[in-house]
Amino acid sequence: MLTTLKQHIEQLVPLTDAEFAQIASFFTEKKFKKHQFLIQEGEAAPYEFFVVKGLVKAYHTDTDGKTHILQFGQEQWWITDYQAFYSGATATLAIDCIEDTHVLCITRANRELLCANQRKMEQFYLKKSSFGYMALQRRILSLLTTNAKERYEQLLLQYPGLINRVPKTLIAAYLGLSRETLSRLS
Amino acid sequence: MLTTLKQHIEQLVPLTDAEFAQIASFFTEKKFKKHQFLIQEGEAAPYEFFVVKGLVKAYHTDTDGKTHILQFGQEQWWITDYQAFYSGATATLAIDCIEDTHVLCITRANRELLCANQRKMEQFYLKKSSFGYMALQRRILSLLTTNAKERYEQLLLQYPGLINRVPKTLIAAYLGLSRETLSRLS
DNA sequence: CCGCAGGTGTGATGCACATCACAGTAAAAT
DNA sequence: ATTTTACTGTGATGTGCATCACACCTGCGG
Repeated sequence: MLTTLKQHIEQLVPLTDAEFAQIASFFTEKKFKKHQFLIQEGEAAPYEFFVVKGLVKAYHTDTDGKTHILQFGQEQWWITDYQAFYSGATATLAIDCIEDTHVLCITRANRELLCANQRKMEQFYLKKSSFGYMALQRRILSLLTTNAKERYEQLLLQYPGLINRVPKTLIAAYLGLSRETLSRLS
Repeated sequence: MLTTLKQHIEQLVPLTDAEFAQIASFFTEKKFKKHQFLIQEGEAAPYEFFVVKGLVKAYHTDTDGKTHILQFGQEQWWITDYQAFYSGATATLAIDCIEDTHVLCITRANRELLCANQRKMEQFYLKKSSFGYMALQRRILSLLTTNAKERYEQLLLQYPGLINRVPKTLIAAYLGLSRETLSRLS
């Protein structure tokens, strides 16, 4: 399902078929079942993943054993433990599948080669990264300024599809609430 | 003080003097006094700023009039309302000076020209943006997982210099606490 | 020299949300 | 079909932090 990737990239930079064929050659496909890990805490994170189909979560488990979700990854999202991916260190995040998931994978070395060979991809990654940065800024402001109910409502507006795909427990872990509090909101 | 910028860029990509001279030509210098605004909420944000000397804060004021600090900008930090800068929309963040501040400014059009002319700068911005993304992820995790005291201690470790330069009230606004709570921590 | 504003500490009180505990329903596993 | 495991709701209680109120101190301008 490389066409998904092509369409995704072309939202930001136009590509010829030849260019895309070259780009595609840097990726490998993998499929994971629900509950399987893409990345485990304490292990290496050699790949950045592009989610073609399915749904994953990236999370950290704190010293009390509570999990805090940093990011969901649904169709057309990029996800990995970037800290570990870029530095080569072991992961502090875990990423596992909420649904059966189909991803495209690229290693760091291949990503660098790809950017060197295809300037358009470097431009693409810069734009993606900038948008991602702004999205995280919005989330930080949301955490700083709003209470439980408002945060939940913002999430409903921003990702209306998510709520039907992920259990409320996980929504709570993303919003920084207990599941009981979330349950009492609506 | 363009040498500061050169050194800063060279931490990520090496530059010849000629290359840097070209890069420098895209920036203009400005100086601001304490309490002056680099960007005001509701106005345009035509520049990205590189702080050569001084200290600023980027913040949002909520409906109750409380301010929430998204970012401090001290020496060698880049800062603007990126949302407004990239989109051309009016700013939802304000940025003003905590100290007299000396910045280098680049417009969006110039930044794009610069990246087009100097591939190294595109690479530089991609790296910067990636690092920034990871830093924001860490801050989100910190907001999700830690209480007031731990967040404050993390801040002390991460930016030991800040505490001597900015009033505690502002530290509290950055950490998402009331000033009274922060005052009771140590 | 005095008045005033900005920054800080500290008590009293209140509230949003966490935690603990239990129950019920749905879905998956055997 | 039966057990087990997720997921969700809801009461009772606890607590971290906000809010309100006030006092003190320091630096600055008139």
